[in-house]
Amino acid sequence: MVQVQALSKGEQTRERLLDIAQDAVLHKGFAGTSLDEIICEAGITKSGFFYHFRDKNDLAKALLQRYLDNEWRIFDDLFRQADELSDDPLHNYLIFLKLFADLLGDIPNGHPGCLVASYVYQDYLFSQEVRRMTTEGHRIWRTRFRERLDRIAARYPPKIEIDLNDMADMLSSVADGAIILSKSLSQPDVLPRQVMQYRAYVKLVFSA
Amino acid sequence: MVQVQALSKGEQTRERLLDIAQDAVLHKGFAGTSLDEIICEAGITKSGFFYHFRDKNDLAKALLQRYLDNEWRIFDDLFRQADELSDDPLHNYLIFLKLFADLLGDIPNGHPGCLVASYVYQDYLFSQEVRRMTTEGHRIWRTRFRERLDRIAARYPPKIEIDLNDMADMLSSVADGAIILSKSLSQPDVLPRQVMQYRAYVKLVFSA
DNA sequence: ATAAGTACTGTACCAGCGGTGCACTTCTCA
DNA sequence: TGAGAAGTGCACCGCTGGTACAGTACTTAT
Repeated sequence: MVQVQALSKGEQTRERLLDIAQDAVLHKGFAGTSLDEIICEAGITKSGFFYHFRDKNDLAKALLQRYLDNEWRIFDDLFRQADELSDDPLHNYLIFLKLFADLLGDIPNGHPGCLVASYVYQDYLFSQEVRRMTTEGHRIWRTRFRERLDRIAARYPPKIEIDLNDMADMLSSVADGAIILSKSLSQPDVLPRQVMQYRAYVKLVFSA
Repeated sequence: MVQVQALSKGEQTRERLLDIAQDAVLHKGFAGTSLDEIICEAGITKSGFFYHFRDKNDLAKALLQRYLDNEWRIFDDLFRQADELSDDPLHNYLIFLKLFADLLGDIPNGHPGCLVASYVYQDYLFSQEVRRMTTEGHRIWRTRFRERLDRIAARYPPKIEIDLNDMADMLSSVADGAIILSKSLSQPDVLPRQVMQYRAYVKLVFSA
């Protein structure tokens, strides 16, 4: 049995505050989310909140850090799974995209929203540090996907002239945009279907 | 010479208020945008503001309506231009996408942000009426693009099995997502380049 | 010339918000 | 059992959206 490090009481409260805050932020924006509603739902006092976070910007930062770490972990998992199923770079990537789409399709009420996208549309509210975190997040995703595409292109010459950075960015774009469309139309399946569209594009560009 | 209906003094002020508000909302979110800063920048008093808008939600609605109407007009223009240059549905669509990408690339400091996307990430702040407007906007775009794709598919059988609704949605997705990426990375050219990626996909699916 | 809108200004007021500071208490675990 | 972790309670601040209403300057039709 795997021994999971138990969370202390303080860490549990902190996580609960972050859960409640994230849900609220994704539906009302950061400025529209009041501390009062967070502490009310968490059953804690305002002083208790400030024991965990210096101020509201500190909450914003912790929220984003946790979100990025989690996304990170998910992509690592999926890539690892895909790599175990094939040695071919193209197949790896296509498997990864299928696993990703499946994962997104399995979220009960649809994807709750991308915190990074939400932050980008409220950039003036945040410190330079937080803004740099969103930028860095996107840059890292580009690099990770780009590495995979480089390996693919080395073995399968693309059928059309293409910039691999653009193709890497397209996954982020399609995902971020499809989350918005999914939420707006209340059609959770739009998101996984759009990822599969991107997959179809990759397949057409590299396959024989 | 075309006689353009001149704006009355009141309409001018209203437009200025909307311009200022939109810019602020796209950078701070709706709740994060204070009326005080809007009226201050517009050089008007609070009473003056409430002469033009019943309350803040009325401003939100007017802002979205104007944005949707404008997007609408732009797409109509581009489709009309494209239709004048060719009779073939595939060429029409490809020309439209190129014109669209060029237009986006010509925006001086990059696209300021999609108000619809911003609203979707703050849905709880708005009345049901405003929320329905964003949904309807996305539904209409899907239908418009879908019509074009139907005509294309009738003449050029797609190389792969594909759902044309998904392909129509993909343009919205890619555009919305690429705006976020552009803003986050401070690279305005990401947006037009992503539209061209979508164009390449369409071309691969339908071309010989 | 004047009367009737249009497009505002000025003032006063309200509850709720994010945020700060600090003294105090209760819980938890080594 | 004692020390630190994890809070509570309370007082206070300036800003925010919003309401109410009386007054005024500008424009235009008659």
